[in-house]
Amino acid sequence: MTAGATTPLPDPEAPGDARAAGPRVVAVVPDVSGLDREFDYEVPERLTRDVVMGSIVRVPLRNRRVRGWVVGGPGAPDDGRALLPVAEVVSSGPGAEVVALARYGAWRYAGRVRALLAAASPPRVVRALPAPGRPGAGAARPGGVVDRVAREALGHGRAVVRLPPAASRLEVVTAVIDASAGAPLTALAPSVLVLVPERHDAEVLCRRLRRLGHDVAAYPGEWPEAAASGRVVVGNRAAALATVPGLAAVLVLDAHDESYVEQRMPTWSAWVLAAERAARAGVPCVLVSACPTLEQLAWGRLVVLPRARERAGWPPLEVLDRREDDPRSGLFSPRLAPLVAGALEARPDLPAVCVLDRTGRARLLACGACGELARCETCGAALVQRSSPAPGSASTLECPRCDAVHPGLCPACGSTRLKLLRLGVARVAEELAALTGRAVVEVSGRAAGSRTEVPAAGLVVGTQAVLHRTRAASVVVFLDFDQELLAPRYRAAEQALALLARAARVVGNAPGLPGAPGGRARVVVQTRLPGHEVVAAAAHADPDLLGRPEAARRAALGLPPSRALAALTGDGAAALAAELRRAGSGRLEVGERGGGRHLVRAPDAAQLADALAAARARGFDARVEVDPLDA
DNA sequence: CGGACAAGCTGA
DNA sequence: CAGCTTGTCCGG
Repeated sequence: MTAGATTPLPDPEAPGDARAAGPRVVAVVPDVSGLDREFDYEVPERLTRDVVMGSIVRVPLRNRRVRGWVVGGPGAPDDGRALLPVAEVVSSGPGAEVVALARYGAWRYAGRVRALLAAASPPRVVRALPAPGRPGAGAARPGGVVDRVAREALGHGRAVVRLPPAASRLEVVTAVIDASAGAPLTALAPSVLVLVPERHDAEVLCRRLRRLGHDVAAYPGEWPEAAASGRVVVGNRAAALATVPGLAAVLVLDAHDESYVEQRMPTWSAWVLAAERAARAGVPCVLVSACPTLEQLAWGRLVVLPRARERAGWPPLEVLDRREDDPRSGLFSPRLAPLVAGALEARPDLPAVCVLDRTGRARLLACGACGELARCETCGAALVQRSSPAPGSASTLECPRCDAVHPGLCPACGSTRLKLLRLGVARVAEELAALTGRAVVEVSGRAAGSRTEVPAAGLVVGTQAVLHRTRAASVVVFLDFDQELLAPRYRAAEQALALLARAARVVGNAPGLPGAPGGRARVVVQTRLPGHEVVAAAAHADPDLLGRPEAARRAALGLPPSRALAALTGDGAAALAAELRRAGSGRLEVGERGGGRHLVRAPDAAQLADALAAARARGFDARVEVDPLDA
């Protein structure tokens, strides 16, 4: 096997090592969930050439053979016990830099290395690597203002380029590739790592870069090509852990996107790891986002486009102020129906999209006869109605907490007359159809396997998932934007602005000029908070209008980025919280939230990670979510 | 995680 | 006490 990353392991015979010359010993992390340890193995003579840092090997462990990763030289000093031999080298694995990065990630996010090593490993067995490529073999660059800004960002080393939704991200990518191509950092052909949030983004970017003549490796599918160096490596979250020798620059597009955060444990963030690896490699890391998070602004130098360019990159935002509306007008302002009808008429070739982040038909129901709320008889939670009853059949209510199914009757008096108090997308689709006299297609996140296709035209209603499945639209309407603005999460405002940026991208993709008669693509919000900073930021195309006051608030409340946060859940949460309170000696603040959830605050990420590592070493075990998105 | 082994329960 | 379940421990 000829692996690209042939970093030698620590030599047991090197001077300074007391161990006598003998068979080589390596530490292996077995690919066994629930087991977070390293074990030493002897390397048989026939494998010495192939066993390198990160190699995926097969080793004996308790009467079985398991896969594992070589993560270094011997761990504990030899206690005289005979070591078992490595049985086989299965595949090339993450290079030494990535093994180190995985270790950092496990520490930073208080999790197991195994999870990160697994994310860094090739999807299929890799026995040999292809020849290096030439990433800079591109076409002439445009040399516009975006290009200039990207180069300025590269010069800062760690920078955040604030690029409005409609601006060309491709231009940033080519500028970075171009600037990195000549950088003679190593003997290896230089590589550029580009992260994008979604699978589809990666496919599109790969295609465009290939058309421009670049050598591209689509990660993780083309893991061997990425590991061969000299390519533009394009991938999603896991690409932060791509084995990329000769790394010359790292670029993270739409860096605010939450799909960069792993939802399973450990909850590592791809931009954080990407930034860390760039720093370790001594190469620049550039984040690109229409609405960078405060953590990102605290991390790197902000680079912005000239005001007029940023202004032009956000579509018009129309605010439907609902403060004066009759509360009984429900979810639809009187101005909404004509607005949607107008958009559909002006652009019959495009969908008009309405967003409401409540699944099902109704999230809260009350009895029309006795007025009681419909609650679960078992657990007391509010019952929800998932879908409309089929004609002629009775509806059912479901308990979202205990999954019990109830008949569609008032649990208190048995009446069948139920009023829908908090509507979900299913009911809104029905009402919009009645209101506009048009067919309405409902799109929601995971409608039990059946993935509804978003139609290319017509009226569409969905949860925010619809924004990820629609390429272009004449208009995007947020029916209840206050729900986003007032969500009980400390990041709610940032998340709401990110939604507007997402919507802006969708309407910005509408073919034809935004100024076309009557068909001006735009984003619409219905709100009782028309003066909210998020609304102002999007309306004026100036994320600072949110960022400045939000940063001050976070600092005052001791929330990220001014402090580091972790959420503890699960069986051992209370015990771990108590231990942290005891060991924290004033530096840690531990509080309890509802539902057995504990929050830990530390002055910074490193102190948080150290405290969690110390507690974990003493045997405390709980689900630990570092940098939680929903706290 | 998953196998090994021990302790605990049951029925004849 | 065989035969089974349940729980705890440990892996080089």
